Amino acid sequence: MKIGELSRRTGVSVRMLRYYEAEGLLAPQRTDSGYRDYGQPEEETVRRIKMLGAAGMTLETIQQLLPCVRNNDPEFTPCNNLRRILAQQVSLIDERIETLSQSRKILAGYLSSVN
Amino acid sequence: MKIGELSRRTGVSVRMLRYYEAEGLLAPQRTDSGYRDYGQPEEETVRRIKMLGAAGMTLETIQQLLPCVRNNDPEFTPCNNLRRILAQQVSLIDERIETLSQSRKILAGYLSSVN
DNA sequence: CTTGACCCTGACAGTGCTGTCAGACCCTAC
DNA sequence: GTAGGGTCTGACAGCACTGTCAGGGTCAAG
Repeated sequence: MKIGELSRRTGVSVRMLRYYEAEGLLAPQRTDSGYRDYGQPEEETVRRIKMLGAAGMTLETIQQLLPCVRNNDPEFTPCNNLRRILAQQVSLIDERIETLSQSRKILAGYLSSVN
Repeated sequence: MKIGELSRRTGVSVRMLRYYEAEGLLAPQRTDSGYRDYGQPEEETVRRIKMLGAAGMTLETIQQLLPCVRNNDPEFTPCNNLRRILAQQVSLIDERIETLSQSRKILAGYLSSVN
């Protein structure tokens, strides 16, 4: 399918689909006239990218993870890092939550002092 | 005092002190030769900016808040918005925390599925 | 009067996307 | 064969800072 259709099906903008490719997350075939030609696997990849992105991951991080998630066997050889990266992301999120909670406390303090 | 000293005393980089000014948060006097000349009030303002910034607020938001915090009477007339802005910021933070928690859940799910 | 530390302005870079526009080609249908 | 819609690449813009560099004044001390 062409880029417009994939965009419609996944809800990811055409712009971002091209960006994914530029960042090495996607490598669709090309038609003779140079149009990007996506298949089912690509569509699934896009959906996975969406999920991981929704989890707050950077495209760069997602790229590291993709080869692991792409097939359904997470134990696949090149994925020794999978657990490590995921765990790292979780603690990164924990850090951010901690910072925000701190901020919240400060603001709430201001707020109550204004009565 | 000159900008270098203020920077040393507050821990805010010279670059950022100039940026604060460009954004209208600070308006130091100038010496005849054009040097910025900060006084005690400015130093305190910078400390307040730091605090609010640490609470995750945008400089733009801080600017709205500054005239209220500048003096010690939070009930001062032009500050009807103070409570509103603060409350707004708090709920904004709550939103962000919520999103992150969601992300955390997704990632933790992945993580446990890898066993 | 020169040196060295400090200050000035203006501008470019980088982050991590995301939109938008320009100029040009492709394709289908009428 | 031409109109309309889709696609291509490349580039600029914006967010909210933050660092750094260039080119050029200022000032106090020796």
